[in-house]
Amino acid sequence: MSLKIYNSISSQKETFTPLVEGRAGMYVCGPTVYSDVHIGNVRTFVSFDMIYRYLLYLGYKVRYVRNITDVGHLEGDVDTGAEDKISKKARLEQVEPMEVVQRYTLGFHHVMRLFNTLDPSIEPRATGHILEQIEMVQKIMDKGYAYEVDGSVYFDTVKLIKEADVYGKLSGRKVEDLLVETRELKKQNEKRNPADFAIWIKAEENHLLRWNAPWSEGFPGWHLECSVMSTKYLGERFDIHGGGNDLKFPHHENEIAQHYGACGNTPANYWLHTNMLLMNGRKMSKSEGNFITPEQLFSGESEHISKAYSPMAVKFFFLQAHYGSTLDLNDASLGAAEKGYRRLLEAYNTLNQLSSEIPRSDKPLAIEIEEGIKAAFEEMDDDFNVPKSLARLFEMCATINKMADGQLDVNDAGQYSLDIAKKGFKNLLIDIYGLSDESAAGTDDHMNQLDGLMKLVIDMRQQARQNKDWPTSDKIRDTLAAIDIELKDGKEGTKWVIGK
RNA sequence: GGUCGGGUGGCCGAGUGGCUAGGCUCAGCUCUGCAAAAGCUGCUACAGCGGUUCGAAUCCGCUCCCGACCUCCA
Repeated sequence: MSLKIYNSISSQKETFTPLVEGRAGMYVCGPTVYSDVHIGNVRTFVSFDMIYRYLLYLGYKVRYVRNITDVGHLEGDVDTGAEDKISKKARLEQVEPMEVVQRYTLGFHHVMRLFNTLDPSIEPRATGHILEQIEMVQKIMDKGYAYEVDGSVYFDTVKLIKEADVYGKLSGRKVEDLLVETRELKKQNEKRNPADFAIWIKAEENHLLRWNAPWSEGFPGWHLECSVMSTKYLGERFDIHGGGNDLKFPHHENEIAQHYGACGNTPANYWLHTNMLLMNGRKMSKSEGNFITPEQLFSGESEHISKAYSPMAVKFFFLQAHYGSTLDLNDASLGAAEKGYRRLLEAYNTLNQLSSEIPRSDKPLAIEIEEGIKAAFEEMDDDFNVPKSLARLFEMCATINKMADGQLDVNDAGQYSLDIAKKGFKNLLIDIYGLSDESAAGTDDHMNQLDGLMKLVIDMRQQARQNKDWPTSDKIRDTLAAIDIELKDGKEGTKWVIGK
């Protein structure tokens, strides 16, 4: 079976065929670092992290580029005096724009690390590529797809629409509508047509971020940095371009336009878009109070949740829905995900304890295990369907627990299928989904010491239980529970696990 | 208003023509000093109304509702 990807530009699942065999280039629109990272934003990057990891698992040599936008992203309406987001924040807080950039870039990285995502191969910044952006503007002008008005340069969308059938494809926009748009032209408007957009903007007197360019002292338009950096690091044509659904228009559509204007072709073969994270069925909105930050999720300090959730529980919650679907974040669902995640993780740990005296079995149990794992991987090939893949693993949890309980005979499974299961769980859970066992945090030395200590405590409790000294045995259990160590009595003795 | 995507059991969430998704919750049972854990069993849904079909959650039409985008947004 081969990997199939839902391509936004064709609205169809397509077999993934990289431009260069064995290699994959992926560009994902990163955050604009003007404030703390949005939890919805995190979902998008967790999704692409999973996609990156799966491509790596499949053996592709992947170059994963995710940018940091630190200039050019405007707030408000360009025509009526918009302000750069970074600039505005810097002005409000009376700091250097680069201080704003530094603070929120570090914050973003910190949250990404908590969610156990891999770093991209390259994480370029817009301000580090001003020269290239100026060059691209020039290139677009040379090809006749842009015009200058009083120091600002605009992309001639109308010309592109007339000459090439590339604009509007991604967002499903009808170009006729764009051409006849009757939006009122506001004062100061320099564009020939409302569909045109700025690629170089002349800086006003008080604008903090500015660079010298042939047209004016100014700054690049939003959209441009992605075109420049994707082209620079992945080439004029590359495999995958990703981002949030809300970037389809105008951001990605304009990227395609610029890229065509400069290079004469469209940039990416496959466009992937993640869907929005909702909260309590509605769009997250700061102004409406329908909002929660990653920190609040981890601390539990929010009116929207009843308790704290660990980063992995939240990540698991994300993974239970397909990246292309909207997902509703709420307290009950987070709680359900947390429990499910723990159960899965415990089954994984249980699995790793299992072994068989039979090297290889051909009994139904062995076949069931081998096919279950195979199915879990096949779901991944179907447009990274993690929810279905997880469902296959959950189905195996019961089998694992029964083997551990002696209700099923491990020798009917045989070592070979057990090894396949162990490897499969490890590959999926740890390598591909990017989950980590938070209870296993700490150094190996500490874990060994803790483990020895727990063996002693469990042994003492066992003694008390044999003596029917219930107060003592319950005190041990309850005291441990109070510090989040749970004891689980089973047929094979008592196990312990850290967690609430 | 325009464009696109959705409405699935108590909750979340997969699923595009026939076969049990899965998780959580809940109930009963087994195990157990009690509890938890673990296991077993049960809970059969697809917004509404028409239509196509031997057969539809899945295709078509209409209605209602929700979300996203429409140059701030992952």
